[in-house]
Amino acid sequence: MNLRAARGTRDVLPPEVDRWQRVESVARRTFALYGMQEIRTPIFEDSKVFEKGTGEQSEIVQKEMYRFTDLGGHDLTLRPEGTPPVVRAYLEHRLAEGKDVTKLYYIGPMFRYERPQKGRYRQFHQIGAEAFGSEDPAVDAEVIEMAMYWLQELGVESPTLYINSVGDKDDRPSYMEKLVAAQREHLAELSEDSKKRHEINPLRVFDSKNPRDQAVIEKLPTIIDHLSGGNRDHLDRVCAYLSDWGVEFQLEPRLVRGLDYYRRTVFEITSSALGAQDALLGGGRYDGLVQQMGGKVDAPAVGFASGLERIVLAMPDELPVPSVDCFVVTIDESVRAAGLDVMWRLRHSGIRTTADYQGRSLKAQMRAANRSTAPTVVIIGPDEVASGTFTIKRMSDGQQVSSEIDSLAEDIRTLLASEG
RNA sequence: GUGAGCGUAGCUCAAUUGGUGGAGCACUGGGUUGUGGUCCCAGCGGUUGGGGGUUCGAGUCCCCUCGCUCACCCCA
Repeated sequence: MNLRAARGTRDVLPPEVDRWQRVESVARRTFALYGMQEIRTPIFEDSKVFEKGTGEQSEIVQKEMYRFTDLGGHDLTLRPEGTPPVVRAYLEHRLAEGKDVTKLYYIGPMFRYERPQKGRYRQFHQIGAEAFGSEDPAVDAEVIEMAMYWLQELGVESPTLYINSVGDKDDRPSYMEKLVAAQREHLAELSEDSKKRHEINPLRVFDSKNPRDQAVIEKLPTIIDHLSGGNRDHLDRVCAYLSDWGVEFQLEPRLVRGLDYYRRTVFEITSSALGAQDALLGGGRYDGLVQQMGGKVDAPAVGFASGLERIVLAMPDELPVPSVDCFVVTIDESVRAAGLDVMWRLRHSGIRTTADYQGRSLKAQMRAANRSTAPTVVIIGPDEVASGTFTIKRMSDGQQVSSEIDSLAEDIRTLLASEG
């Protein structure tokens, strides 16, 4: 086998693709209930979009981007995440005008150069949602509740929702001083990775899975205990709304997110069905990002992104559904044209129809019909063509009925409907 | 980027201490007239991921390389 899908990419083949389509269609239907509209942004952007948006110091921009120069000398990047492009489009097209909140969602591939792993690919797919223009905790809660409702509609098994607040300019600087000081006391006990985190982004020490670090992490001050009055109140109200709406969650003081732009509310939904990459969905509030990306005034915003590969992994198995309703078989070459005519008629009557095109024996065609899982077969031979009456066979029980050419579609529908 | 495990037919897996690479499933044809699934018979199918080395002889041992998987890391 010579040609293969590139490392970290994969093909989604027919049995599985049904699940993907379901995730997407349920998302569209659910998000619409919250007044969300779809936005489609380009797969690649000027690299500055991510340098300014994701953050020049972030791991993603530093080492994970598919970044290239095109033939015209432009510095471009395959999008590693969805939020910066949406913010760019929000500003470029002045989507805020005339609106209180602007609610957008996106679906599509993202690209990060990482070592592939269970639930982690170099081309992966996200569904994300963003609400711009309000800092009302009701909007935070609404976005979170929408995500949970969506996963519930998909039947995702026991998702766990974690919530925290990472503060903002009012309380973050003073907290960071305390955190850095506390980390410095235990620096020798920290892993090499965490020492680096301590230098670059001290908050992310909380993310370490290293057992050695855990002991230190236990002793570090948490930001939730150092929130300003306003930010504490904001978090409490988010939680209160969620409780009102029956959403179960856990307050996780050590939850921090990898992206630097989060302010105040952060959240994550995990599934035990996943393994090490257990985050199905993550997000939070990112007040300040709009201005950082060039907005004349800031628009507060909150949103999330979810990993489709991971959601599909966490969904329960389903029985495959037939992809066609009817399979047309022809006895011999003399009735081939009649078979094609019947197929054309059925399709234009809304019956999903296919056939075996190799001119094989009747037995072989029936085998193909059986394999196709088509619930019905129309059998066409010289007798049928002469009389204009065709035989419909129901595969589940072998029952056969005769049908005139003009009532074929209807009779097939009747047979399908009467099937348990 | 770091570490570990694994690469044999389309799929799941066998192959004594190095000694002629097999099975099940799938696929194709047949089991007498124009009918699938179960059953029976037959058939197709592999440079054992690739390259080099050791050996009379390598799927098996050694080295390199590519890929897959899992974890670290990163994060959806």
